[in-house]
Amino acid sequence: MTKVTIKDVAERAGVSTATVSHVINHTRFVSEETRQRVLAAIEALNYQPNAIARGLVTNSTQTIGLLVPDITNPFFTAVARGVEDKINQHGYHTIFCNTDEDPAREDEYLRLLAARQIDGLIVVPTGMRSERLIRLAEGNLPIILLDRETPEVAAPLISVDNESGAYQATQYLIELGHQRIGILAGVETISTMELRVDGYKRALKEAGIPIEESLIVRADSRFNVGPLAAVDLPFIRHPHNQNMPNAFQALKNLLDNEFPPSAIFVTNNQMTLWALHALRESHLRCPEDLSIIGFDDHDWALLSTPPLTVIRQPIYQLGQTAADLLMKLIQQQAVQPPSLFPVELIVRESCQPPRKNSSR
Amino acid sequence: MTKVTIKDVAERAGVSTATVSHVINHTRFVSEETRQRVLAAIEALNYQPNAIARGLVTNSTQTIGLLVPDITNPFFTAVARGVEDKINQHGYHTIFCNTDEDPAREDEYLRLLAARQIDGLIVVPTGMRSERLIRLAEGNLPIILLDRETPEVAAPLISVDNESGAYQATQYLIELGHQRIGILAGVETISTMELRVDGYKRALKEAGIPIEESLIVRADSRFNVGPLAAVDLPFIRHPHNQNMPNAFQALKNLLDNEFPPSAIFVTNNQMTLWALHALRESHLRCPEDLSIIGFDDHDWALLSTPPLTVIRQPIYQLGQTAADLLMKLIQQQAVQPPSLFPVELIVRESCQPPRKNSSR
DNA sequence: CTGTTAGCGCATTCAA
DNA sequence: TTGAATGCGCTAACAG
Repeated sequence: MTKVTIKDVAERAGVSTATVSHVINHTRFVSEETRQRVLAAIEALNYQPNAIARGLVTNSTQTIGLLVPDITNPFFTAVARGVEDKINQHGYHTIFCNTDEDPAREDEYLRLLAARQIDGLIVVPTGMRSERLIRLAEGNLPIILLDRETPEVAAPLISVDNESGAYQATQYLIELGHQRIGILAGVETISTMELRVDGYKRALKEAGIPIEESLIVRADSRFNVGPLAAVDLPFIRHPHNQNMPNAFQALKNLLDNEFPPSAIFVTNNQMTLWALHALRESHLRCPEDLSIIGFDDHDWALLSTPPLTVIRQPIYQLGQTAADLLMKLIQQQAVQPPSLFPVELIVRESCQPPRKNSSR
Repeated sequence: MTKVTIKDVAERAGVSTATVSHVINHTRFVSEETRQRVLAAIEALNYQPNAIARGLVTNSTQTIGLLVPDITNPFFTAVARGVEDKINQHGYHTIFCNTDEDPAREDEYLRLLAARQIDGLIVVPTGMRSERLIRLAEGNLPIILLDRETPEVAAPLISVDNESGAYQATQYLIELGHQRIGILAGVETISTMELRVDGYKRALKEAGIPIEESLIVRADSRFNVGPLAAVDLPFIRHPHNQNMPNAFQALKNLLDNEFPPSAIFVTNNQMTLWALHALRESHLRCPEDLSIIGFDDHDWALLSTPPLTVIRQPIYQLGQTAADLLMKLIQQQAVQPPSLFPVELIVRESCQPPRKNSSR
């Protein structure tokens, strides 16, 4: 299959390459007669324009980069699907990259994507200051920050109202009568996680419940941490915090607390999975022994034991909106600074009022 | 940020662009002294080679295409992660596309990817004959078929031993004492699904159990079919079979059978989720009223009610192997025709012997 | 209404 | 040990 070029088409149609280019791109008027000749030649030779060559001259690749921590995490999967669906409607393509929350990987990917002349970038940053990302933004590469912020990068953020979601979750537990409420949080560099801690604290404060540091537990919030049950993904230690426990260990520690909580707010979907495992292994029951409310819903949350009460985020819509906004930036259209998406409390069966004899 | 090119570097270093190119690519000897000058210039100007321009002349883009039905299906997500991890080790990038099992979308993506001069393609085909895919393969584009076959495309297939997996699943149910065993299968154009039906039939035959067509139920096996519980994905009808019921309806129909089965083999993860929902809505219990065995494991399968007995596939490894093989094809290395990966029966709690009074 | 020409940024052949 | 020159396939002035 020897490549057929615009030149071949031009020769066969007896016109110049310029004319062929123009009928393809509808970029100047061509008489109907020659237009048909060109079209016939294209058809006959089965000509496909070379997008790379075009990109070199138009200085655009119709390609965007999508940087996420781990596509395997259902949250980022749905986001990716939203991005791809929307970006595809504009004839663009998406290159996806997994950073595993590793600044070094993030940096390397950014370098490669820039070399590839992507037209835009949607990134869930690791949260560590990235010189390269800052420079890229300053260099006017269209960028959308997704889910999280990152230092010194001036780009629109598409995210959910995390603080409010956490506040709602915590308040719900308080309304049920809980006084000792724990929180399973992620690493401090992830802005989303910090906002969720903030919301948690605000709810407690408003209810006049003292904030107890021993009930605020940190864990590695990533999806592929530790030996999972069902998927043979590789185990990857946290890049900039090797000692960060996974949610399984973290929750076990919390339950070993002298005065363990009667309820816990878990700040992402994967940690919720792990927490449920930890509970089961401790022969404790949910919600009888411990109420659990998770952040981020999941198809299987309805079928787990017990069905999970969660804060649901409009994930797919997040991805679509990010892509929409990015396209506008690319096309140099004016964009409104985006507002935060609302979240929703989905009450199922993993929370109930605390026992009277509170120390189990 | 005005682009700095190889020319700028050459000028600053006082050499020709050829020399700069050669120090970058280590493609001919350059004296240490000038090499250092060039390197210094690159550093000073913060020069990044333009991969598009390079691609135009080397006729390679270091990019592959990945076509899957729906990245949102955890099976394809893990595969995608495997592909990306491996492909990235070779400095390649992955463009991902969702076909939704739609031949038209598949065709359009293939066209665009070809125009983009991808160096290789990993595709989970819809199964409908694709003229374009056939021509691409004939045109010596390196292609790997993933999970499924497709007519007339001569390309290595990376897949699991589906027939054997289905056989094992069915045999397990038979050993438990089941005689009326149903199967929830997908559309007939998907080769994987047909192999699973084959394995199911073989197990029955060997056990001397007659095959009953009314127990073989077809459903739309896709992930984003119908209004899901947790994720706001759009509802998409089956492209070439608008009337195909989803697993929820299909299972309900099966349970309405005059002599319903005492056990059922569900042929993919998403249909298992739906089946569980259908059961719950019918106020039937698993495994007391109906034993269920699923194909493909899932992180949440362990936590569902009941914990699911499944056939587990090495998904991540599938993706990695496909990428490995594709790289070899791209590099024109010799490749062995791949063999099928074995699957594994994971016994949990969703199956038990049938009741004595078999008609509930 | 259409053709000629000059690059886009780079790798590479041929000379030196 | 290095440069000059050519062209990858295409678009976009500029001419006519």
